[in-house]
This record gives sequence, structure tokens and C-alpha cells, in this order.
Amino acid sequence: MDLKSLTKAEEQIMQIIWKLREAIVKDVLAQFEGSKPAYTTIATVLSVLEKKGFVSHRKIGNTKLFTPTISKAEYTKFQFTSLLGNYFNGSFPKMASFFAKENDMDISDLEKIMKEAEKEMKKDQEKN
Amino acid sequence: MDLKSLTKAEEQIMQIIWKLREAIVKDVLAQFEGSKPAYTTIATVLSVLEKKGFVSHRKIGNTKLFTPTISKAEYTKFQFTSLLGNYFNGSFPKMASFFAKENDMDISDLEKIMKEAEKEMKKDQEKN
DNA sequence: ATCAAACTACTATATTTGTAGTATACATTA
DNA sequence: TAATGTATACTACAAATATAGTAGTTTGAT
Repeated sequence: MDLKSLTKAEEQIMQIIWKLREAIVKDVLAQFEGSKPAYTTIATVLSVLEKKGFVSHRKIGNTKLFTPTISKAEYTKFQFTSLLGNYFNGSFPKMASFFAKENDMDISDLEKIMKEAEKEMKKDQEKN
Repeated sequence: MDLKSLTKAEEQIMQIIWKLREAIVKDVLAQFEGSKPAYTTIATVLSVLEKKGFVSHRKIGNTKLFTPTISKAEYTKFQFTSLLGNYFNGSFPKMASFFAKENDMDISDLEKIMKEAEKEMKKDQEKN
């Protein structure tokens, strides 16, 4: 079951769905700042997302409540892996050093970053 | 000058251009394994890439020699930054711990990875 | 000089994406 | 129950994408 990738518009709406955990069209619309797309535009995109297998819905009365079927973590992994593969030869150390360089960091900065990462890991482990 | 993003077909051809440093249509074609696109398809994509500002060309006789105008590093940064922003709240430590978790790594593995990253950094520094 | 190969320019077309309108069904309330 | 608001289904359509054909020009080899 290989993920299709999301288009810009689709991704924007998925981000909202992931954030809200579940949402009806109106909820999604409410998340837009400034120039909101039409209600029906969102409904259309959601039905495309459903066809692609990213969301599913159940009816509450006559309105559809959408939930993600593909978690943000799954899609993140997909994106992350392809970035790593296509731009860093699949090497995470290369990615890390790229990041450091882009941010004018030296090795001690990188070490601080890694301490942070370790903290993140511990935080996650506690959850289980 | 904000980069546009590349479509699948465009990205595939840019990867080849970046790899070869400079190339004529035939060179690009030669890089495809198995089912090669038509010669003219590549020519078309290259002209789109030129319109988007990713490549430029000079004429060698009557044939166009294409070179990247946007480096792979620049585009990598663009992609990396958007992934980091959209999927890791802009936090590299989050990304690193995600990577570790996805690969069933523990903290000591992560530390090894970081030693690698430091080596990468030193390697880069030597170049300057 | 002629022919074939290589290359470009221009054009074409199917598919996907982005965006939204219209018609209709349901629900709420005056 | 008639009017109003809310949601869905269906349809539409322009722009972008992916792919490639054709015609014509240039060049290299005989």
C-alpha cells in the first residue's frame, strides 16, 4: 500500500485534519486565515482525499465527520524518507551536517542540538 | 526570489542535471533506465525548467547545453526547510528523534550517528 | 553535394489539480 | 408549515502537468 503524495491543496487540508483529529467541512474552513476557499472547494478536496485513502468519514446526522486514515507520522515518514533518499544519499548524518552548516552552527552547537534530540527521545519513550 | 517547487517529472530531470553538472538532451535521456521518455519530452521539460529559472543554456553549435542555475543545495534547503516546518514544528531535534524512532535506534545509536555528522562537518570544512 | 542523424521549435492531447457553482435534501425556527 | 440556513452531490472549467508527435534546420559522413 504505497502512499500517493499529496498536492499542495490536499496537504494543506490534511494538516488541518491531522491537527483537529476530526472535522466537518465547516471546521476545516474555520482554520483558514484571510482568504478562505469556498466551502464547496473544501468539500471537493476532502472527497478526493477520501478517494486517495487519506481520510474516511462517518455520518453525524446528515453531515460528514472526517478523520484521517493515514496518520501524520506515516506521511511524515514517507516524506522524510524520500527527502533523505533524494537529497542526502539516504544518509542522516549528511542531513544533520547540512542543517548545521545552513544555520552557521559549529560542532558544539550540533552537540547541543543532539542533547535536545535525546530529550525528545526520552519524552517519547515515557509515553509508552 | 522564492523558488517554485518542482513537479515529479521536473525533479527527476533536475536530479540528472545536478549530477551531470551540464548536459544536452541526449545526456539526460541516457540517464534513464528501462522505460525512457521520448527525447522531445525531455526537451519540453527542460524548456519548462528554463522558464521556471532552474536551468539556463548556452548554444554549442546548434545544440543547447543546459546547466543548473539553482544549485542542488539551494533546492535542498528549500525542501528541507519546508519539511522541517510542516512536519516537525521547525525543530531539528524533533526530526532527529523521529528518525531514530523510525529506525528502532536507541540513544547510543543516535550518538553514533551524530559522530558521523561531525565527521561530515569536518569534511566540509576542509573543503574551504 | 546528398543523405542520415541529431537537434530544436512548435503544437497537441490526455490527465490532474485547483477552484467553485448549482441543485437538492435536510433541519430549524418563526 | 413555510422560510431560512446548512450540508451534500454533481457538474464545470481553467490552469498546470506529463507526454510526445511533426516539421524543419543543422551537421557529419560518404
